[in-house]
Amino acid sequence: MSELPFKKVDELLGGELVGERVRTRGWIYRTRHKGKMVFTVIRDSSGIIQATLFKGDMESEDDFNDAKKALVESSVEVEGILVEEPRAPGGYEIQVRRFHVVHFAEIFPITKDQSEEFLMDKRHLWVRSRRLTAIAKIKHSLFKAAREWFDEQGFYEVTPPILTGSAAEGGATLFEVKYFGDKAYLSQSAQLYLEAMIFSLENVYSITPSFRAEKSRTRKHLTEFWHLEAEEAWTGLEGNIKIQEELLSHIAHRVAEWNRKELEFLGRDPKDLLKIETPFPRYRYSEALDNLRKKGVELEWGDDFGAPEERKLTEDEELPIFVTHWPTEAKAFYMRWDPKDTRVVLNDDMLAPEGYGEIFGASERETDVNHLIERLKAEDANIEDYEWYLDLRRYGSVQHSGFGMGVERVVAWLSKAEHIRETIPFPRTPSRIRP
RNA sequence: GCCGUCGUAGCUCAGUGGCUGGAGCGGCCGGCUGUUAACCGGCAGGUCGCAGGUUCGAAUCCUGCCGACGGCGCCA
Repeated sequence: MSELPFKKVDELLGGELVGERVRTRGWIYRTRHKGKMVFTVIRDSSGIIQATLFKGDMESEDDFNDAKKALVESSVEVEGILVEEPRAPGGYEIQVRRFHVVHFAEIFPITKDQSEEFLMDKRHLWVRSRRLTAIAKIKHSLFKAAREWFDEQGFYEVTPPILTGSAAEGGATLFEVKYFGDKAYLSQSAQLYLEAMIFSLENVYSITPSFRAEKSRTRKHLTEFWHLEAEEAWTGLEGNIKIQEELLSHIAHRVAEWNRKELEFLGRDPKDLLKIETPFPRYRYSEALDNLRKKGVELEWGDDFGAPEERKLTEDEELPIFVTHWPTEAKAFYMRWDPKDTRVVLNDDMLAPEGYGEIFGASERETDVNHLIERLKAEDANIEDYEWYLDLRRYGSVQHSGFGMGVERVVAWLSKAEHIRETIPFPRTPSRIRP
């Protein structure tokens, strides 16, 4: 092998190096041989390119024999002339002169036909697939775009704890862990801690894993998911809604811009994402009930929406929608009562288009310590566990609001994924903790 | 927590009471200078999920268990 610098596959596919001797490295994605020729498709993090070997053109016969023997997923370095070749996938190929097998792979277990169960058992290998790779790149862009947007808006990224001493919302869905002689829980939400941080930094956000011990078997649930949460001082429901829609619109536009190739591979038209412009449609909960009634779905005031109702509400929408002002009894204790109508709280859920479900949950927070105590008592909560939180309303309480975004659900929508587990490399579900 | 489906070769499946349990893919050997999930010839590969029962005889019927998948509810 020469000392030529290694080029990434996408640089080769750019076409500027046609006619030159080039060198690249990666893993064998496909291979087949035909007499004195070998066709291999090389995969690296940037894409795939065909490398074609004619025995007579090779500078080493051993290289040719190695290429013939090397199975799918062997790691290789190849060197040859880059040519334009309409018969090759992608339109370019390397006519190989030298072929070095870094490691001869054993028989790769993942072949043409696979069941969901088998792919989950081999997840550590399946993450190499083009589909999961494309989705992983979109997730990366989501984080990058979100941080970019928050930074422009003057938010501080903070680091709330994952191990917590008591339940934040609904004790039944907490994972319990041993904590020396005591018990601790894996965080379900950073919200209460973010609320504490606004009194110094005013506008804060965090990106953390959240854990829910719910035995939910659906295409939009994980027991461990990534949670993007923000909390804003001096902000009411209206300001909070604007932050949510602008953030999501920014993310959608950036993904359309940065991940054109991946979106097309996944069957998502980038134009769908460029259309995500603010403001998003808003419906009060009671209006949403009326809309459902027009579509033939009868719900009682106070009922929560199930998956079929969410689908009905979003089926004619190109944009995500907000449903605001939900019945108090359906929602958490920290949500502020609407002063104009105490049957409802100042909150919103944002529903993604195409039935991807609830992607944001948000509210203005209750600022009055006595109201909070009243609501906690109504839920039979242990007030002592919340004393620290109640303190936040005793020392300079101010109007504030915040939201949580389910990162994987947004990625699922952006990527047109079939199932949320495609959006996280090692999904945790009630029946899956390994690999 | 509830409803449903499925466990047979490394993978995807056929076989549903009777002779030695099959195919395709993948692998190995051989052939082939333009393959695209190549093709042609040959070879190897099995605890029929586990346990018990019915029967002259069970992959096949029954019971229990285990595992997985799909959906509902709950949520982001």
